[in-house]
Amino acid sequence: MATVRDVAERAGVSIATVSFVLNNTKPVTPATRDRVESAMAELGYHRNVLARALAARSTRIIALAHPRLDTGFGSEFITSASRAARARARGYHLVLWPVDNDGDEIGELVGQGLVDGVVLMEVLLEDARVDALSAAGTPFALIGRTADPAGFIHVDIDFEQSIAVALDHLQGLGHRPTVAAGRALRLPSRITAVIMMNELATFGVMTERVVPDDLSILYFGTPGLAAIANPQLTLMRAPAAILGGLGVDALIDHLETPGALPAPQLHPCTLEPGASTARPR
Amino acid sequence: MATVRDVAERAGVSIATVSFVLNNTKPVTPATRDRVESAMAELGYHRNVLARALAARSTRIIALAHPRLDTGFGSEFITSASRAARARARGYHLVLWPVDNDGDEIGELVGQGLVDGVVLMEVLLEDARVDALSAAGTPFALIGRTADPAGFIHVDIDFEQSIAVALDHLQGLGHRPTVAAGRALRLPSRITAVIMMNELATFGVMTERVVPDDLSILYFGTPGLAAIANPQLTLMRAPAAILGGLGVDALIDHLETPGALPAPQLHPCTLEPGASTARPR
DNA sequence: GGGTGGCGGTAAAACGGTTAACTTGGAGCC
DNA sequence: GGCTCCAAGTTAACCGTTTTACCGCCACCC
Repeated sequence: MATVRDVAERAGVSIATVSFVLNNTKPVTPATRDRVESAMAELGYHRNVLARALAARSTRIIALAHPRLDTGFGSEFITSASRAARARARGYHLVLWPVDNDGDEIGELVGQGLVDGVVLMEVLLEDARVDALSAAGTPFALIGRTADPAGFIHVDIDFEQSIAVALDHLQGLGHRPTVAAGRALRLPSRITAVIMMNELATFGVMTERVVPDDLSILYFGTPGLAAIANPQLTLMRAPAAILGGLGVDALIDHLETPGALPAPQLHPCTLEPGASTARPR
Repeated sequence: MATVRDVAERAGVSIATVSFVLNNTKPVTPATRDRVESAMAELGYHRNVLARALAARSTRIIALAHPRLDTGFGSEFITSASRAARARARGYHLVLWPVDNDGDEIGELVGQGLVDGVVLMEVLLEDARVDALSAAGTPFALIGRTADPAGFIHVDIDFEQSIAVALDHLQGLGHRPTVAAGRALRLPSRITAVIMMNELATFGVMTERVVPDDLSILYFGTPGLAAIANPQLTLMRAPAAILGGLGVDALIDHLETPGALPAPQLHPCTLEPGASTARPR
């Protein structure tokens, strides 16, 4: 495989010059640039990203770290996140990295110097992974929030607007707002509709009441459960790929201008009507 | 971040010695090894994989390259493939890399020296990606076969055994074997059961005949279509993750002992009964 | 006509490891 | 006691880039 040295020799310049045209990092006369570029073309030169990364202290690889057990992240996810962030155009590669929830594994990952930054999915209020990343000094962005997100780059669902849309939908059907049920074990029978945010609890409620005749359910989250439930759930879909894209985008911004702390971004869920919401009886 | 130099200094040895204990590549007295290891522990040393890869000409990363459009490969896939191949135990990392079917993108990928080898999914009879890999001199393994697979490391479905199982299933229901229908546009009405290997054609047949009353269908492939079809298709499931694991395994064997060409491995599909096969009328 | 200031280019030192070739000290043997 | 041999360590070159000094040259200006 051809190296800068080969290219330099063929073009009759020094290897530094080759590097300058490669990275557009210092002015070069059009004539010289031409000679270098044709030398590269003739030799089929590809720059060795390892050597580049080692010398420049940057791999231009961003890891999308997601919990091992979560199967919601596949190649489609990474593709759309990458597209949303225009990552390729900005010169970054995205890789999907399943990590355990304790901080160990992620600490190891970034300790090796393989990635420039990490986008952390499914962030918990108290999150060992966040601590590990902070300790390692690796740039990172959060999808979601810790208990105290100030000072961290993060993007999240716009709960306020999403709830408003959800309420609109239910009120449009004729339901009336009331005080939130919170952790109540048993749903009072006068309740005609609920907004659920937890898979298990949703299953529980569905075995207890007839949906949607007796109770309307509007489910907040990823489509996994919603699709297989019977009746199919009306869903406020969490915009996972979009949030991934926003996170990557913010992280890259931060990498390019180290001082900056991009402002948190909020993105609403989208309503996908199913068969679990209907007019109250 | 600590480097070998820091470790060497703290342990009072040369950096070469540190490298030897790191890689088990030359004998070291237990006492020295101890000193080095505790120095590493005290400094929280992680070896920089970039530098290692550059110097050793090996990244120990294997790319699982799959077609862009195929959504069947997600993080679950990579996890099970990795487990099947015991890749981690053997010191390799697997990454999922979506590439276009022309050879360009894959050529670029390997030209950069980022991966030690490639496992190519969904191989076609004539495959530009195979040509690109051969030309680049990168070690690779195929899941599937090209028209002439001799000389390539490859693993595939055990069609012979799978077909035998499929026939057994159908004959058990009372169907009788006959000459294969091949490319016939319209299925003779005396045919009571078919084995299908193509999504589109399967859809076609299902609109033409009543399944399974009038015609039994046994579908060979991935569960994508089979799951959503109505009635749910009886499926010979292609063991994608297992094949991935076998491919990775064979590739690693080859990487470790460059001369060797691991023998092709065949793995049968598994029968998953659905509602599309029944006794003939 | 002698500073001065760009500009286009080069030489060489990193980056953090691996590894071939060479040293050293002590045991084994006649 | 001198010779060989081996095992444990060290030195230094190298992997393929980036990047910081530095250098020579020419135009410009007073």
